[in-house]
Amino acid sequence: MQVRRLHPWPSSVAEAESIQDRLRGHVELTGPTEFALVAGLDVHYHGDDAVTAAVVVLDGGTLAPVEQVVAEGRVAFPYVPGLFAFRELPTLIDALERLTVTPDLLVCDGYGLAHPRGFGLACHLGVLTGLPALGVGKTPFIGTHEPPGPERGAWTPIAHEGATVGRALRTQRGVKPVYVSQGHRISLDTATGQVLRLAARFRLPEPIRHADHLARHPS
DNA sequence: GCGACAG
DNA sequence: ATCTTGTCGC
Repeated sequence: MQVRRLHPWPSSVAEAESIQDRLRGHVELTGPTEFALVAGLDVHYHGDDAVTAAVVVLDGGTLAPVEQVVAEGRVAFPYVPGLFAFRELPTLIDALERLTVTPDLLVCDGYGLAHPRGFGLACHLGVLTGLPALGVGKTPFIGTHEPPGPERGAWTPIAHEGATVGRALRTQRGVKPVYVSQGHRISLDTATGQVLRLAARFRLPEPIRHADHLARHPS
């Protein structure tokens, strides 16, 4: 599939932040509610600055694997909270461009709207591809929230500066919640429903687990 | 003001 | 992210 280059690569924190501030205006918060093909994305770090990006496409109904690709690259930016996306974006884009099918939903490892400037990795990937995208975080980042109830499916809103930017979602009984936020072309209800459905067996959604495994053990 | 801060 | 043992639960 094709990915759009909507901006030059930033060479400073200020440039990176201004790119986020500009692209934020392109995010759409409504979209489809069903997805024929869902893709999970993840990056594995090794050595000083080497990264392996993996994208795994699953059948949206059966969750059977349809296609998987990996790309090797280098960390493209220093780690700065809020600018995390710039580290792995180039390698993730390389991997996406090797896909022979176009997914209908990107399930990203990180945040979307629940981000200091409202433009996390999931928003960035969504806008560059034009595809619906959502973010799944494993630890709280911004905003405040109450712990959700212990049962699978329980959730509480994540509030930040007077707005709801995501949800803490319990995907398995008695297991730490995950943090769901919108990336692009998806509602918060749909994002929550998809993550819950894709995480029927484990804490993390199946596409992210597959991508994580592939990035660690490239075939 | 200072520290903490997705992966 | 990654460096790492043992322990608990399914």
